[in-house]
Parts: sequence; structure tokens; C-alpha cells
Amino acid sequence: MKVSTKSRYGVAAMVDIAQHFGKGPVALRSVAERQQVSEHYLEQLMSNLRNAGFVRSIRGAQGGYVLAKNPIDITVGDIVRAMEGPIAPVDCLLAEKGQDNPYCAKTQDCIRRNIWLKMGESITEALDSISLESLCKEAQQGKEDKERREQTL
Amino acid sequence: MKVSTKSRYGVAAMVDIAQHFGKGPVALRSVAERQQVSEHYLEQLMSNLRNAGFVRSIRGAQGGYVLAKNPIDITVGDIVRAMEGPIAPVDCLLAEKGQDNPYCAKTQDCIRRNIWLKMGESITEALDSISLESLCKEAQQGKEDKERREQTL
DNA sequence: ATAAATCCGATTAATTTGGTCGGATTAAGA
DNA sequence: TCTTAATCCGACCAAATTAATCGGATTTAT
Repeated sequence: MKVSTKSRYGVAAMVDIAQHFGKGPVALRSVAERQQVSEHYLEQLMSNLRNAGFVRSIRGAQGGYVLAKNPIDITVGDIVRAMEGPIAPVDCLLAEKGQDNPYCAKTQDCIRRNIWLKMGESITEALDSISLESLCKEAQQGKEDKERREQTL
Repeated sequence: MKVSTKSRYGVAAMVDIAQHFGKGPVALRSVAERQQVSEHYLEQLMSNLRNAGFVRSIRGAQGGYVLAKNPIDITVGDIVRAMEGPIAPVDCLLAEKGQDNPYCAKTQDCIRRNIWLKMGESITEALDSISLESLCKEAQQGKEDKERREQTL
């Protein structure tokens, strides 16, 4: 029940890029350095985010990545789904309603299914309530607080 | 972000045993058959639940497992924690407050940590709101509904 | 031209998950 | 007391997933 590094690095990268929103493309190299992760690995992750439409890439020298949407319109849930697919703690939740379920024959009267359904909904709700904008604001706030503390000393 | 079979089988077994609450020990063999999982594997899982104090085992012929508490006092969250340890989507949440964190140096001002903290709390809340008793009732209800439908035909 | 970037597919390494196996121990019942 | 049905336990193994790494192709600003 751990969150994969895909999601963690993905969120870290997106927050990093969001913090440069409106200031031109951010090179992955610099993101990798700030966030202390492998640039090559990040590369792979970014293609998921690009295909999902959350970032746009600019190739060639001085290129990099920019957000494809406003930070308020991208949530942590969006990023996690782009990295790992649908949020579903068990596979049997993936079957469409009304269709027969390839993962489990007796979907209809399975009491345990509801447990994991509820769990998935809770996770989704929590993660979709956090936008890149709110994270950037929080980071900015933290930075200002820190500076104020240091000045007061 | 899938729930492991440990947790799923663990919950299945506990519901099964709970349905026999007050009727003497349930042999793992019979649980394994009803739930369609390997008896040997279930064995391993039960030792977690036993060590956590949720079931008591009775060895020897005619032995088996019984709940060590009332079904209303055992939640799905309890079972999941017994099977997988603390519910923490990222390791850095495991460090005690105020102690320095072996997983990440800058725990204090990490905005991302709060994401996963919130996520963990949501999961915990969802899973702890479901008791074995409520699951048994739901199963019983489902069974009665089914019988009624069949009689009406 | 050159250098700085992204892009992409293949491969590998490490970790976790999901078991299996064999035998020891315990206790009920004939 | 013997047999049989059960839990208990540690070691081992196989498969799947995760987390990278690598090499080179492509694009573009300067």
C-alpha cells in the first residue's frame, strides 16, 4: 500500500515545474538536480504526464517542460492517475458496471468489494482535493515564514 | 496502490470466521475451501492475526480458529494493519514526531509529506469505519434478499 | 556546426509478493 | 495408546512489479 516512486517523483516534478509557471520551460536536468532523482528515470515519467496532457514539452536547446494547464486545474489525483492508472485498490473494481467482471465471477453479491470501493473513493477524494496551486502556495508560505524567522534572529 | 492478497485474504478469512462466531473453532481447511485460497498460504497469514490478538487458535484434532474479540470490535483497518503493518503510503510518515527522520532529512518543511499524510488518514478512516459485524450483517442481508427473490419466482 | 535538450525502446537490477514444502507439535477420539 | 486431524514454523522458491540504466535518435537555439 505504498505509493510508488513514479507517483512521488511525478508529484515532485510537477510541483517543481508549477513553481516556474509562466517563466518559460524548465529543463529536466534542473528538476532532477533540485529533486535529487535520476534524470533518465524522470524522463520516462514525464512522458506519462505529457500523454495525459498535463505538461507540454519543448525540444531542442533551451527547451524543457511547461504546464499545459493552470496549476489550479491539476490535482495530485490527476498526477497519480497519469502515473499509475485508475485508483483502484483491487482489480475487480475496474470492470464496468453491468458488464461481467473478468476478475471475479460474483461481483454482484460480494460484500468485500464494497470495502475496497469505499477505500478507493476516499483516496480519490483526498488526492483530488489538493491542486498544484495549493501546493505552490504552501511552499511559498513556508519559505516566507522561514525567512522571517531568520531575520528576527 | 493495490491492496495485497495478504490483506484481501486476511479480510476474507476473518469474515468467514466471524460468521461462525460463538459456534466453536473453524478449521483453516474449511476456510480455504470456501474462500478458494491455498490453505498453506492462509496459515501464514493467520499467524499475523493471531499475534495481533484478533484470533485465538486451538491446536489438535477438531481445532481451528476463533475470534478473540467481538466482531464489532474488529475493523477492516485492524486486519489490514495486522497484515501489512502501519498504513503509511510513504515511509517518511513512519518516523516519530520530533525525532529525526531516517527516511528524509527535511521532514519539517516538506510540503509533499502532507499529501501522503492526508491520504493515509483518509484510508485509515475509511477502513476503520467497517467492522466485522457490519460485514456479517451485510452478508446475512444479501443472503436473505436472494432467498426471498428465489421464493417469489 | 555545436551543444543542449527531449524522445524512445530495450535491457537489467532490485524488491516485493505470493506462494510451496517438509516436518514438528498438539490434542481429540476410538 | 494409536491414529488422525489440526496448528505451527522456518526455509525456500517463483513470478511479478518496480525502479532504474543505457544507448542512441531527433530536434532546435545559438
